[in-house]
Amino acid sequence: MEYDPQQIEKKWQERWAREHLFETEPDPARREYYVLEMLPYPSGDIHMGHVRNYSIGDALARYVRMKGYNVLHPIGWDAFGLPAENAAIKSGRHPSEFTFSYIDRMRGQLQRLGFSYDWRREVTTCVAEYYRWNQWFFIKMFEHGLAYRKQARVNWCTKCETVLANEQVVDGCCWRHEDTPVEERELEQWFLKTTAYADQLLDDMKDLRWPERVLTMQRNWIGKSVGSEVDFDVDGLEESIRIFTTRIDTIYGCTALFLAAEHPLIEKLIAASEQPEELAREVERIKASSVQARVEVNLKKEGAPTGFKARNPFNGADVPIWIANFVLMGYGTGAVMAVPAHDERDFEFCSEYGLPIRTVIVPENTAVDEAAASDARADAFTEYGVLVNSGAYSGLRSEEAITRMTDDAEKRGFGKRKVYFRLRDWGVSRQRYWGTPIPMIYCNACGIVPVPEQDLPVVLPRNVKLTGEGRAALATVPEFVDVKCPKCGGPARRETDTMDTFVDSSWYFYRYTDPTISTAPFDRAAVKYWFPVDQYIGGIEHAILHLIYMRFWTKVMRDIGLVDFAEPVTRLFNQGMVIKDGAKMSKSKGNVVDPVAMCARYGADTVRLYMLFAAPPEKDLEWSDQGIEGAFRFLNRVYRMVARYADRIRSVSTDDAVVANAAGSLSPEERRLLRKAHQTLKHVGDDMEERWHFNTDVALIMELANEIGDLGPAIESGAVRAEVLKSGLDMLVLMLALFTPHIADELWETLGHQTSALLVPWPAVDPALAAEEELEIPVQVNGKLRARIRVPATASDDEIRTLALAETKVREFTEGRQIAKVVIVPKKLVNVVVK
RNA sequence: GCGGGGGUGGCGGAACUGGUAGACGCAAGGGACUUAAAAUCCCUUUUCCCGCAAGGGAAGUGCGGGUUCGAUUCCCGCCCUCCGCACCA
Repeated sequence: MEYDPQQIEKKWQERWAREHLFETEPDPARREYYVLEMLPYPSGDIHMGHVRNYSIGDALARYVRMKGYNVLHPIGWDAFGLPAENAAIKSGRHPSEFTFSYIDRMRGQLQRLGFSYDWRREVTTCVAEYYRWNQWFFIKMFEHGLAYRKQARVNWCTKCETVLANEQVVDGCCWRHEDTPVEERELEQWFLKTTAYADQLLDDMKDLRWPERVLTMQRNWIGKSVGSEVDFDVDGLEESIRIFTTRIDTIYGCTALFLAAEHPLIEKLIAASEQPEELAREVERIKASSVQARVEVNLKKEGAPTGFKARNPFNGADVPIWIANFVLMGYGTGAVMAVPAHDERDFEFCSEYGLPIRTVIVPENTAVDEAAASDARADAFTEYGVLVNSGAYSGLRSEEAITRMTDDAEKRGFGKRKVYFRLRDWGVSRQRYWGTPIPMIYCNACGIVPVPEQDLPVVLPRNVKLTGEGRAALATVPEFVDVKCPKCGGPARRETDTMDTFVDSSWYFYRYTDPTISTAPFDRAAVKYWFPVDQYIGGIEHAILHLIYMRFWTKVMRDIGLVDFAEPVTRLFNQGMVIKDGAKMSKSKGNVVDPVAMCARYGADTVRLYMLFAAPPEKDLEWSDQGIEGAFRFLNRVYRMVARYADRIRSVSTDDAVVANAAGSLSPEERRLLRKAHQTLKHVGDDMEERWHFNTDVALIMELANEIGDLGPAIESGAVRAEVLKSGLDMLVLMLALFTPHIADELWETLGHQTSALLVPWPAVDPALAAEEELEIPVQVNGKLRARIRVPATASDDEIRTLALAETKVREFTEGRQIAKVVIVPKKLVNVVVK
């Protein structure tokens, strides 16, 4: 009988569906486990990256299911977004046509791969039943002051023709168009107040069992910096300049103040200046370069003196006020004190423009006299040290000085503690069509008015001419735009921007718990049962986009009383990319391997097995045509092996094997088989719990299959009885069921069982059967392997020592030399140390 | 510059808390079966050296040191590489 994956996979997929095998409901009597994989964007076809992601998730879902958990394992569609809209603009068809036909196609492909999803729970983000809750959340946030509108300088992608969030700008370019530099535009936009949660987003990371690099990236992105603000009075004007510094301990070394070109005081300085034209010209020149360009490390530092001075409140020194191109209005106060001796940027700038340099920090253990004379320096000393030339603070260490000086500044009223974050509020307005309409109305009389809850959803109008140019497409639809104000009934206009699609994915996984509920975004009792997500699996590319928004969303939901936890996802796993010829698979590189074609050739089980076997799951996986052939050959071998013995074991009960064992009647070959089976079971089970080295699990299952194969003669001769063979094959098949579910169910049936392997409890390891009876112990002389001895597992260290020293090979190397000591690692190794 | 991964045969990769380096798979070579091929099965395969052979010896996990009876694993100093962040005051 030939292994025919097409026929087998069709048969079992139909049966699984008929028996509703993957459908789950909350059951308070059972432990729950929520396995979540990042939902796909319906782009047309699934790719190998999806297969890898979902094969990992499915193996876990099946394992926890066999371990007895009630498992939620859903999938859905991140269905709003630009690609569908762009395709629509090109073809003149509606984005929903593309989206829904792609969803149908991709659903079929995922089903072809046999993933154990509860398809009744499918969520599609572009349907009104879903996005109405985006709108509902938006209004809730508006009511809580967490959604607000402001004029802001925002990132604009000329290809997307829309605004981008800061998180969507990568190296100064659009995240979807890596060759398109982001422009800056002043626009009125909606923002969500992610900054209100900056501290929580940071602090709550300590409870997350997430990959360190993701946490690091998020930490960097949030960018907390603790420091002080200090006011410098401006000489001759009734103004002061507030600077932010993390190094107030260096303030006696301040020899200038630097202002950003956009600093609000600059207008006044120009007005009061003796040379207003010249100053204005300098300011304009710096403003002309974008913030993006000014953030470049290699940017040459430039600036100009304003002609004004400011007074250092600590020592009363007057320092010149300059404008400097590297100072950003968007961070801190837009003004910094220049301490060239202890800051590299200030050093570079002050050296360029001949501003004085004054040393006020020296490394600990430096003689103070020496320090006093060392104002001429080759570079900045930026580390903490001991203060010198700092009045009453001289002699203090930096840490202590920071505390004391900030306290004093507070007492004296010219400064205070201050924390700044790099994190900005999330700009969610998008000037595009294919997204959730923002449910806001502008009334000339009442101002901004949210759409009343009973009027939700604000349905995305279907008949819109899409050009992809200029402003929001919805603005061209009068029936949509013109409304009556919900408050006063007067004429009003709707908001025509739509929401960033990352809003959709910020809470979709809550909706899976009850995807059809129409009275709330989700059913609270169901969420209480299933949440938090036990394991989330997806690509690293969302480390600071989706994965930070999603955490923010949950915290907001907690604060408005929807959930009672702060973090939605306990464990996160990032799988590596699938690459070919050293590069990520992409149409433009022409190195795409189509999973559907691979399924047609080898079957889903082979594709999935290969995805798990070819590399550890967190590393990149290089596609190999020969590699997948190997996976296919292995499944063929297993299939033939089970088929060969099927007749003689089908009706045998494995209970007999247990009985035989208890009676101590196992033959050496039987012991060998059962030992290998139980050892493999132990390793695979342990590994599924934590380590997730699926590649080694598969390797061990292959070893077990090889072992059973090698026992062929013993099986034929009866030295391995049918019931023992069956016990081993049962375990082999149950382990395979995690990775290759179709062939496993087929073989499970062949072995005489009635149900799907998925419904079988994960077998228990019998430590007695897994234990070795005889150990092979390597014997080293001075750390070099010289012999191996075989000893009973029960042998004592003394017996092992005696045997080791008696070994001919060992004596050859110890003869005539003094044995200094004999190291014995119990059950592992002997090392004879000779002089 | 800062932070986080990596560097092991011809290739993908094993080696869990220091204890037989190279599991498993691929590729390659040889053999069996076959009229032949495919498929399948068996054997060999880190490098170098001695030996007709059985067998034996030496070196070996990016490089240089160190700790240890023993280091792919721990420590110090380098090199290379991938990823993230970066004039954030």
